[in-house]
Amino acid sequence: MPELPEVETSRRGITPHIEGKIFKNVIVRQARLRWPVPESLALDLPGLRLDSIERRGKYLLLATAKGTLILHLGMSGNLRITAPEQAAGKHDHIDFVFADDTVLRLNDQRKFGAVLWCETDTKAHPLLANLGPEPLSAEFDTGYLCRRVAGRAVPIKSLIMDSHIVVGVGNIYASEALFLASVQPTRPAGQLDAEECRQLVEAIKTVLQQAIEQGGTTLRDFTNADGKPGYFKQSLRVYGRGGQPCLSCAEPIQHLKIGQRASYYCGNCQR
DNA sequence: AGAGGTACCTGGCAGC
DNA sequence: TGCTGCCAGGTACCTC
Repeated sequence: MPELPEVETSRRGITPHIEGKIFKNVIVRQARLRWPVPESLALDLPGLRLDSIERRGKYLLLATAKGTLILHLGMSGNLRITAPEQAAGKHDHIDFVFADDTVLRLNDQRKFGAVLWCETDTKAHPLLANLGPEPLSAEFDTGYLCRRVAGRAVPIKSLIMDSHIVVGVGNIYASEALFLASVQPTRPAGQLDAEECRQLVEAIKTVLQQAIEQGGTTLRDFTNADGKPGYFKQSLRVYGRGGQPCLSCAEPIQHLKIGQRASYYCGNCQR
């Protein structure tokens, strides 16, 4: 489900409901997520104040004075604000209950998500230490991408989806950004010239920013903290439109696999 | 170091 | 109706 815009939408949705509140308890119904949910959570969290909710790539960082809760939503994860009297449904794996009985509930059908506890500097955490820059930051610019594509033979789509290059660009927005930049997803990354890198950087920023503004993309089941879907789906230009006419030139949109992931592009508009 | 494939898990859908 | 196979928004980890 969630790429950067969906995670950011979740972050913005849950923050006003829980920031500054005190953890009361944690209910773990399913500890077998991507990695086992630490058993110590039930001991560590109660009594701690949730100081801030930050995002790094697709990770959410819930900071307290004693440590940081690291959340990842995987492919199908979802966070909702609810109340204890709302019975947990299928795949509602974890409840974080606050002192005022606000509940932050993690639902994750496919269990690719993660809940971890980090008592040291999160920047040094193995999952976070080697991540690439934030796509919406100034650090992610033409010069940076030019340096990272140099000598690389992988398809450009695979490269921009690599979180060690740049975080947050998932399968939907990779196809969309490449369309905006008029670059074919199959192109070996090292073949892009500086102008193409510039256009791609700009396209990634544009697509992600627009998706955030529209509350993310809901294909099947993504909802924000209030249970509402995102509205970016209607803005998708190529993703999921295989065989349909390109919105720019009316040629049929191509559909193929790149690195085992569904990819969509216009063979006429993208070079 | 880079490239490519596999694994984790559940459920919806197409095709037979 | 029921079975099989394929597909899905992510990414760590393995081998070559």
